[in-house]
Order: sequence, then structure tokens, then C-alpha cells
Amino acid sequence: MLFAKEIQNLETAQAAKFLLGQKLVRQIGKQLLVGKIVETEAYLGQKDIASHSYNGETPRNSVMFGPPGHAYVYSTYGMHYCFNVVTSSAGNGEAVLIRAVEPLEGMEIMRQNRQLFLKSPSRTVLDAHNLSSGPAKLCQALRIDKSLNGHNLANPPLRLELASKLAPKIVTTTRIGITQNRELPLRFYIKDSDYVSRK
DNA sequence: CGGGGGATTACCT
DNA sequence: GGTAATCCCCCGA
Repeated sequence: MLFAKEIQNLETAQAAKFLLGQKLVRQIGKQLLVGKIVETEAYLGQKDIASHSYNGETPRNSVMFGPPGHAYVYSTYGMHYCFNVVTSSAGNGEAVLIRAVEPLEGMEIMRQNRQLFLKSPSRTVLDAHNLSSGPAKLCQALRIDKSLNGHNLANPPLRLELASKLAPKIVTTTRIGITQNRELPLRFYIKDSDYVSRK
């Protein structure tokens, strides 16, 4: 509730910055997995051609057009999920992609969750910096999939928690992995964080 | 109803 | 740095 309120009064780019430093809390049975959000990107609805919602509402993106504070989870490349927080007001189709979190609790479980996706587990070192430093990696680590699409982030088993009202130092860059609207400064990360997908 | 592409990642050269 | 993996969705016909 708190978050929906805080978020809906912000422009989506501001919401993307506001989310930096806040906690993402995933509960699976008794397991508690907690990450601090360190990297985000804003997607600005039907005025942003890079956004899934640019062409209007479809079955895939319908959650983006719903109320803020809910999870928009989509699959890509046939094997990965990405997790977004719906922002702005219902009907606008705006959201913030969570691109990286810093593991705070449940790191060992996150490592196990990530391990399941590897083909040659001996090759890849799953240290803390490599557990959730990417939009699909954090979905693996926190076991986020399409079953959570549309979930209200005020409630378990996936919840946003206000961690700090003190704004961290933020670096602003262009967004990653898109082909349209590449020049817009809509990616944000916590300066000096060692847990971002890239600097 | 078929084809192309994707807000990525890991592994190999 | 190049590319396979892998499938859902959307668009155009």
C-alpha cells in the first residue's frame, strides 16, 4: 500500500530513482530472500517506442495498464523472465524494470536457484556479484516467473519494502538491450554499487 | 497461420 | 567477442 502510494505520485523516471535502495522481499515457504534494488530502467508507455506498451494494450502487457505497485513479469528469449514494477496511473502503461539487486538475505538459496539454470556449473562462479546482477539473473535467484505477473507488491510472496528515505547517489545512463529510443537517459543505478549489471 | 524478433545469459573461441 | 539456447507473442497476410 505504502509503495503504491509513493510510486503513483511520481513520474516514472522519478519512481525508477525512488526504487533504488529499497528492498525486494521474496518469500518461498519459510525461505526469505531479500535484495536491495541497485539498478532500474524506466519505460514510458505509449510515448516510448522502446516500451512493450507502445502499441497499446495486449494480453501480454495488460498488467502494465493496470494499477501501479503491481508486478509486470514477462518472458523473453524463450528462457528468461524480467520483472517490472508498474508505475504512474492505471491506463498509462508505464513501468520500471528492475535490472539488478544486491543480495541481503538468503544468498545461499539464491545461489542454488541460479545453479539450476547453468549447463556447465563448474564454469560459472556464482559469487555475490553474479547472483542477481541482471534482470533475468535476479528472476532466477528470487524464483520470479509469470505466475507472479499481476501480483500486488504490497503482499507476500513478493513484496517491496521501504528501506530508506535517504536518496542514494545515483548515476544516470541510457537503457541497455533496446534498439529504439536508445538515447534517452532512463537507466539509473546506485553509484559505486558492485552489484549492477554493468557500469 | 507462419515468421521474425526479443528490456538476456552462459559458454566457447 | 560471437552465438546458441528456446518459445511466446505480435504482426502481417
